[in-house]
Amino acid sequence: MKVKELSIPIIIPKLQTLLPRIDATHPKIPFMQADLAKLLKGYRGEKAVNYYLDFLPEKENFIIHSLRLPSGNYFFQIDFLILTNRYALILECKNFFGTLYFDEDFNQMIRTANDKEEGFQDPISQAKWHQQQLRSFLKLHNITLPIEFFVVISDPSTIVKTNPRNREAMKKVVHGHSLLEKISEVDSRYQNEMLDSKEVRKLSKLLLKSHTPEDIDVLAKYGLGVVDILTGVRCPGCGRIPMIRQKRTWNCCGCEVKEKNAHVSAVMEYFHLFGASITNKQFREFVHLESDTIAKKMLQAMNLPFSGSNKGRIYYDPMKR
DNA sequence: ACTTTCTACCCTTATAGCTG
DNA sequence: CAGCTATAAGGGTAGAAAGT
Repeated sequence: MKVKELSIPIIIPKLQTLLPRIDATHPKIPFMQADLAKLLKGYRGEKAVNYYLDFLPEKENFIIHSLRLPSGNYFFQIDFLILTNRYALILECKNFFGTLYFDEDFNQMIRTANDKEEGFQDPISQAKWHQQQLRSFLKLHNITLPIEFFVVISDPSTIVKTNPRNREAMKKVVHGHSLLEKISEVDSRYQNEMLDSKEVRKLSKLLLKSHTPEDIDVLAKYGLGVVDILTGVRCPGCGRIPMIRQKRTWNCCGCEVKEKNAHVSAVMEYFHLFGASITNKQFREFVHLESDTIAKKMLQAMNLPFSGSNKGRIYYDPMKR
């Protein structure tokens, strides 16, 4: 059972919102594009892994995607957590291409691709770290449950190599297509029921409640300020910014697209860029609208959650409430 | 042709955020 | 800290535009 479904990491739509709204010559653009490409690749990998998880028996497995839990003053994020009444299984998804070499002597992973060698933090020790943190989380809530983990390589063409002495890597690093087989191996190894079905459900609820989604300020991340952002409504047809409002519709100066409600997505974009709230004035500035009354009517028509009255009115992102 | 929706006004009220 | 000011909402109206 999917307790928390696969969903796109919020940073992806945020970057997709940000990129078209900064000057094409901005020096940060290549970094953002590279980050976006990496994130999309990662998400595709998780999708691929998610596909296999659909084949697990519905009733016995509670699957949680992208779980971010507190650990002291910090957080740790697990790509997939599979919860059963006998054990918990962490899946650490990796989307590397090329040839991967797991070096247990230095806790390092070396990737060779396009005649280039690159070192990365060893995903096994990363997964172990998550295992340890989850262990203390469970301990904190007086729950005893063994925790297993796999490092899942989603790209089937990625070659995994290791020293034959490195039995751990051979056991723990798996390709997506052999994941189910590996899971059933683990499953048969754990026979003792640690929790009854009610307790498993309770634990999954506890985990979901403790899940704290990361709220990334994309502007801060790339050292951008309000001045770097191109404001205005974006044309849903050609992407051109800004659209001009005349005769009760938003008109694009590039293509001939007319869209009455183009400001709605602009508000969502505003939330992505500047945080989850907007005022009448911020809205007017962002969509290039003079009239506060029209702005008021538009914002009211969107039925956004709000706080305050009169001058103190603040509208909120419905996704965050 | 008739109805609905939207814009551009109006005035009043509440209050956030200054200013001294 | 009180008093002031600018701002945004509430609520209304007329007329234009759009929808049927």
